[in-house]
Amino acid sequence: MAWSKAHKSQTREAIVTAAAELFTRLGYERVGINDVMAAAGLTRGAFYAHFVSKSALYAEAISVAAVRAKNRVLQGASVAPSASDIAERYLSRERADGGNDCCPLAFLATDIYQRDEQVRHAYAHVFKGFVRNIARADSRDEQSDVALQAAVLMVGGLAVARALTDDPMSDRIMEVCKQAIANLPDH
Amino acid sequence: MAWSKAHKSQTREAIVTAAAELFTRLGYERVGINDVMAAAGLTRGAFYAHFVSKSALYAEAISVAAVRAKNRVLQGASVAPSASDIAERYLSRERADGGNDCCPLAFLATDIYQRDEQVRHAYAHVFKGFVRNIARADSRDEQSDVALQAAVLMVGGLAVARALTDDPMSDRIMEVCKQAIANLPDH
DNA sequence: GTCTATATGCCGATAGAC
DNA sequence: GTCTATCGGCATATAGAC
Repeated sequence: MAWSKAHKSQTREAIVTAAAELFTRLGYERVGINDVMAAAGLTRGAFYAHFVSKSALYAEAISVAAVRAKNRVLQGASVAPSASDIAERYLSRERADGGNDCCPLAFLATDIYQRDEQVRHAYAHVFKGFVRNIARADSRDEQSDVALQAAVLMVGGLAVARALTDDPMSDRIMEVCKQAIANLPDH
Repeated sequence: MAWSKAHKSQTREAIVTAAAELFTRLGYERVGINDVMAAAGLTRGAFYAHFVSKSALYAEAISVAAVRAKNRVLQGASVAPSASDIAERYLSRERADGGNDCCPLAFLATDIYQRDEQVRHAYAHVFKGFVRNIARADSRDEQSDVALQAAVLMVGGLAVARALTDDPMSDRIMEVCKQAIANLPDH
């Protein structure tokens, strides 16, 4: 039935969306299947009608979280933002403290190594898309070293700033990372 | 008794050393008290004679792991290494894959936000020491923006390189981060 | 497809013998 | 101080009613 199929895919989407927010904000191990399903308005038992394992959900959630984070960063930005424009929006206190649509690249970085190949592949795919967007923002080659350096300064800067979130140095880190990106060659 | 005191502090040190290696390599949640005690040649029950909680051990382990990682990075380096010399040793495939004495700054970064104040404070303290050492290596002011940028490029670069460890881009990331550090102002 | 109930196992932390 | 045994809780995953 068409109706039933639509309903199932809608439910599935609600689960992934809830997972994207929870995993990114709290990390893989601190979020149970119960938490995800409750956030989606369901109970534990229904989970395995949609996903074969928690890990499979994680891989999908990383991709969805990345799309949501990208939309949030670019929301209200100029039509053709530069890499520095992106950094200005990406490296912000609001993002470091972690609202609902946070960047999985920065918030899950050190967790990925511990996961299975599917999850690591999803993370790598998202990272490459991030680098590509930065390269395009400055009309660079997609393999540009500078875009890669800017990506590390954004992801690393946000990750460290979040870890030091209750310390005055946290804001300074984000500021000097923006400067470093602005000072990269060919500007 | 002196003998008993010496024995206790020796045992305690063995626990912290084992914890430093295990936590840094596998993360906080993937390591149980059982694992730490077994690695130290003891059993679960003895743990609480030395520490009030797993979290308290974690805070101490982060500091010890940092000292061990520092010794490992500087081992065989020149007497007065520059920041670029440090980066050259810090950003290496061997380190990204994670031997026994890995850098807790890079490997635990995204986990710290989830922990209690004691743990976050230990991480912040280690990070500040790292920045100070980089600043001194290039005879800079300890509050130098450049030292902070170099620190983020090292920690962020290694963290991302490890996450992408089975991808060809992983090595490139470490190389371009070394270049970015070498190209920072005032060289 | 979703529910409740449960199998199975690991965790941090504690109690008490030695 | 270290051991064995255990408490209480929560995890992933599964079974079966509806």
